[in-house]
Amino acid sequence: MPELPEVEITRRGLEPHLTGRRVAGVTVRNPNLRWPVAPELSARLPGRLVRGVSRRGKYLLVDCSGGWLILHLGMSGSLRILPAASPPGKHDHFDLALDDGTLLRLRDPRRFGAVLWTETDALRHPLLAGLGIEPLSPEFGGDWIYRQTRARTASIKQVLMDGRVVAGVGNIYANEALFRAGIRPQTPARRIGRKRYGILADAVRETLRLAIAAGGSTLRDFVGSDGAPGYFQQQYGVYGRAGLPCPHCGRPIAEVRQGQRSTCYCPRCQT
DNA sequence: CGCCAGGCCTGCACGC
DNA sequence: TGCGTGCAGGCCTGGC
Repeated sequence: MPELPEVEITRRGLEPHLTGRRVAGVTVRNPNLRWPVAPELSARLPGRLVRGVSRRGKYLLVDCSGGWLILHLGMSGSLRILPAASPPGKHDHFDLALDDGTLLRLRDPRRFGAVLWTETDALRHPLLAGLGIEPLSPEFGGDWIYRQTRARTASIKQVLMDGRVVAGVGNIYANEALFRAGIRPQTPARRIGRKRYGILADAVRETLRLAIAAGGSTLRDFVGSDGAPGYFQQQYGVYGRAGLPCPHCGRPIAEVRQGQRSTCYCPRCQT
């Protein structure tokens, strides 16, 4: 579930609880996530000062003074701050105990998420090194996407979802941004010009900004670090709305598949 | 029961 | 031959 807005909501919620604290302990209840949780975590983390929490794409980076805890929420993960000794549920696979007695807890029913540890620069980790531009950074704009897409035969939606090009945009927000921009998702990326890419870049930024402001999207299991759901799904224009009227023109929203993912769009407003 | 779901790495096939 | 590119499979559980 979690795309960039949900990860950013999580980051903002965690930061004040983690920054300046020391790690008191680590509990791994089920190490079988996307990659096995490294056993050395339990030895390497306790005692470290948490300096801050940042985000790269959909990855959360916890700066642990000489090492980085890299967290990914996969499809169904969520992170919460809880009181000491909170009883774990069935899918609560990982806890970080802090020196004030609180817990950072990962819940992830599908276990597509990840808990990684590195003692070199987190941004050089193999999983992060190849990530594309941050869509909320000042460098991201129409010109940038235009230059990136000249040799791409893939559709614009698949390019938006390609983390090596743009980091953090997943299926929901790719659908929504293309609707906002009035661009048909199947359009070959190389056939879109500079001007339309300017509109698309603005649409991506605005879609992400609005989603963050709404606390992200809660479709089934996402909650923020305080347990609160997001409400952006109430503002969806097309995602999950196949057959329902387009909010602009009233015509039915269409659904197709692209790269084994569902694409929703308005055949009239998106050309 | 089958199918679907917010991610994304890996391996393979293809064309230049 | 090598590289960029583009597919499909796989990892899991839960809900309809």
